[in-house]
Amino acid sequence: MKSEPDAFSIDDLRACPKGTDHWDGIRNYQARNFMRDEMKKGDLVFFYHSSCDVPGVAGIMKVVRESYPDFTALDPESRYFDPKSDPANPRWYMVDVKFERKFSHVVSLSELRERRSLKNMQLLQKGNRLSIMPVDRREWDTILKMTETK
DNA sequence: GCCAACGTTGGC
DNA sequence: GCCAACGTTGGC
Repeated sequence: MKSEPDAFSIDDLRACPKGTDHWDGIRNYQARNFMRDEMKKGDLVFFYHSSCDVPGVAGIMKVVRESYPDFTALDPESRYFDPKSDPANPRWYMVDVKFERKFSHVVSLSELRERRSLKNMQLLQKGNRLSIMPVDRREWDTILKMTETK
């Protein structure tokens, strides 16, 4: 899951009560579908810092609550308000995530690109702009190892 | 700040 | 259903 650290970083998540927060503001259908349909309680998730000095994987969090309607879509005061969202049939969903761990160094996007075995990662595909996407187990393990070798 | 690559919107 | 215009993402 990506976030711009200027807006919400892994340190911000850690600072939340119980290290837990809801992942609001997702307004892309594909990303929503991953949250709504694929993410299960207990799943581990990489926290990716985007649009910053060193974009890359900053740490790990865990899904602690499965998807439920994103209430910010219904709040006219919210920057994520969606006038087309219907309370009776919510369009947008979110999950709750909990801080697990912050890496001693960010596994940078450029490091990820250097790894042959990560070549097919969805994150690294041309034109990819999704803010939430699946990571397969091999990719997960490879990235974890990269945190230990530097 | 630039720009490629999307996704969305709305007229037709 | 097509497609131009527009808005957004995100690396550089």
